[in-house]
Parts: sequence; structure tokens; C-alpha cells
Amino acid sequence: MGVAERKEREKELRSESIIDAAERIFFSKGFEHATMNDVAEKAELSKGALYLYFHSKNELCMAILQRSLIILKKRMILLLDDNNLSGIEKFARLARLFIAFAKEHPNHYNSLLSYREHRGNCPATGRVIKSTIEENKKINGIISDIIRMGKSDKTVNKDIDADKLSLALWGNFTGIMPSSILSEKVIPNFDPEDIIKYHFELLINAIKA
Amino acid sequence: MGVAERKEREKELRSESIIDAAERIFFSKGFEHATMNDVAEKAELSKGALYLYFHSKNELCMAILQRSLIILKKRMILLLDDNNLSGIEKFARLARLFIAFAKEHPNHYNSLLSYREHRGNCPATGRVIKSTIEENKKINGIISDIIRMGKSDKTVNKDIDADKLSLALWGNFTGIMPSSILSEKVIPNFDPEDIIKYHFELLINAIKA
DNA sequence: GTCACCGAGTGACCCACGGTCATATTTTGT
DNA sequence: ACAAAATATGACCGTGGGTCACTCGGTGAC
Repeated sequence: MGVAERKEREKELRSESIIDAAERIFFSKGFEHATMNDVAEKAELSKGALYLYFHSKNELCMAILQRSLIILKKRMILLLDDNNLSGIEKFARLARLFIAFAKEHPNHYNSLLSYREHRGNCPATGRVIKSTIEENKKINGIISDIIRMGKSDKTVNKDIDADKLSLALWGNFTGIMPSSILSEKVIPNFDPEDIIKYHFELLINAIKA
Repeated sequence: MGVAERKEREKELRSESIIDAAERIFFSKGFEHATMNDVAEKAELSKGALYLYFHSKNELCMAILQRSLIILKKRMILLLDDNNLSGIEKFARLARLFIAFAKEHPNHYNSLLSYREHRGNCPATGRVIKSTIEENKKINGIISDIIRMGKSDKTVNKDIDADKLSLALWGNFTGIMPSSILSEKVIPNFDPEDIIKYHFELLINAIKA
């Protein structure tokens, strides 16, 4: 009697295909100017059906954000598991990883930045919010692990607080890039990559053993 | 014939009083849930009149954001002009200044974080956008000046790039705090202050002469 | 003093859009 | 075969940003 299981699977698939549609619409028109009707049409469903899967436009957007975190996480896991690199080297590569992610997935990177905008309008108890937080937790965990790895192999100063530094880095990632948008008009030839790289250089100097 | 001048002044005053009203409404209800009718009522004007002064709800919000930058700038100028402190000491106090600003003006700090949300929907040529960018430029300038001051008085390593570090710091400020909102549920007893302070400590270690 | 003019201010109105719900359709269990 | 349950529909609603034809009072020319 696998009917319940099959239904579950199908529900999951529908949900994913709605997110697919939402990504296309939101990424091309922008969240503000995209409508739920647009999404419904792209998903080949009626508008009402969307609300069987997501509480609101904002929650749908959070689902996209969650995907972004997963993409990023996967890349980070590859880095974490690379046995040819010392801890401090992995740390250094985080800079490149962040930049590459933002360049290769500009829309997903963008979605990360509007977290605040959507979070407030989602029911805090919803499954989407919960699993998004879960992903974020994992990402912070991976950064911490990399730093701790550096402490183990003596390439990172043993007094460094892995958890705090991990959070600071995440702040940089979600802060420097957008602030660059504000600054792009201000500083001629401004290059956010450059800023991130420079900042990492300073930090590496500060934490190496 | 001071009529034109008087009218200009009055127009300026009206504009400011609209921003006053908008601050009260937006800060108490949140941008999303506040309506232009609310603002009009608080400003003792009709809704139509608001649009004589601001192109859109988003532009009105940018005007608030600009105020936030001005408040922050004033505090930074006081620090910059303090003759009792060395360059590196001023740099160190920036951490406290950021934290104090965010604590004492939580709503204004918040408004800074929604820059991206509003920017896209304002005419890029509007006076509000232009003067907001101007303020941001000044703030980055002040941070750079502080760092350069440190290089002059030999408390900061002469190889430090003041402009890049300035942008990195601004990114931290607008990144760590909001990321803390995401993380608050993740890390028990998470304290964003702590993260900022810790991050500054590392940087100070990295840049001191 | 009069009067045409100008621009600030008004608020009824438009309409796009998020969200709902009574109803229809399909699937399931017996 | 048929009822019950699950899934989907789309007309409809309310809200709220933004507009515009109009009012009104101060201004300055004569």
C-alpha cells in the first residue's frame, strides 16, 4: 500500500516545480513586480493551487532562498572535504568560493540578501522557515569546522574563536557585496571582489598560527 | 522680494515634516504594513500632496534612510575630530560607535538594511537618491580618513589600503547585524555585539603597525 | 482695489495584485 | 459503483499605491 508514499512524493514534486516556476518569474521580473498569477501560469496551475503549497508570496520566496543556501552549502562541503588543503588554505579559499557563488548564481545570491524582507511576513512556525534556518545552521557549522580544522593542523592560531569568526565571515558575505551596490557609484572602478579578497587577506594575517 | 526664498524654505519644511510623519508611521507599523494614507493623516495632508514631495513610497523611505546616514555621520565626525586619540584608537572605537548607533537608533539602523529593497523602485535620477549616495560617500570618506590618520601617526601599518578597508568595514556593519537576525535562533545566546567586537579585534591585530 | 494667474493641496477614483472560498474535478478506498 | 477525500479552479474581494480634474488662496501687475 504505497499510495500515501506516492502522494507524498508527488506533492514534493509539485512543490519543487512551483519553486522552479517562481525562480524563473522572480529572477526575471524581480520579486516586487512579479505576480502570483505569473507564477501560477508558469507552473501550469491556478493561483489558488499555489496557496495549497505555500502560505504566501513571501514564503515562496523563502523557499527560493533555501535553495540558494543549499547550492552554497554543497560547494562548501566540497571545500571542507578536500584532503589536500590545510585549514588555513581552506579558509583562504572561502573567499574565492563566496565570490564564485555570487558570480555564477547572481540571482540566488541576490535572493539571500532579501532574507529580512521576507522573513517578517512568513509564519515563524512554517516548515519553510524552519528548514531554511536549518540550512543556515549547517553553513555556519561548515565554516566553523574549517577554522577548527586549521587549529588542529596548527595552521590557525589556537586562540581563535571558530564560532564567532564564522559568524563574522557570514556577515561579510551578506554585507560587503550589497554595500558595494551602494558604493559602486561612489568609488570609480569599484570592485567588490577586490574588497572581499583584501578583507580575507587581512583576516588570514590575523588568525594564522 | 523674498517671496521665492520663503516659499523654498516652506517647501523644505513641509518635506521634512512629511519625513517626520513617515518615520513615525513606518517605524511603528513597519514599511510593508504602513500605508500612504497613514502617513498623509499623520502629516495632516492629503495623500495626493505627499506625491508633490516624493515620487513614491519607496522614495519616501529612502529619505528616511538618508537621515539615518546623517545621524551616523555626525557621530563619526565627532570621533574623527577627537584630538586625544591615535589613529588606531579611533579605528577601535568605530566598533563601539557602530554598536551604539544600532542600539540607540534601532529603527534608523533598520532602515539602512532595507536600502536594496527601496533603491530599485526609485528613479535613479531623483534628488533623494543622489543625496543619499552623497552621504554614504562621506561616511566611507571618514572611515578612510581615520585609517589614513593611523598611517600618519604610525599606529597603523603603512601598507594598509584605507579605501578598501573602509568598504570592508561598512560591509561588516550592514552585514553582521542582519545576519545575526538569521542566526539568533541558531546559536544559543548569540550576541551580535560580541561578533562585531571580536571581528574588530582581529582586524586591529592585522593592521596595527 | 481688482482680477487673472499660478501652484500647492484635495480626495474621489482607478486598477493591479495578494489572498480566499464555493464549487468542480479527480483519485481513493470499499 | 459510489461516496468520501484530496486536489484544483478561477471568479471574487479588499486593500492600498498612485493619479488627476478640480478647488482655493496668496501674489503681483495694473
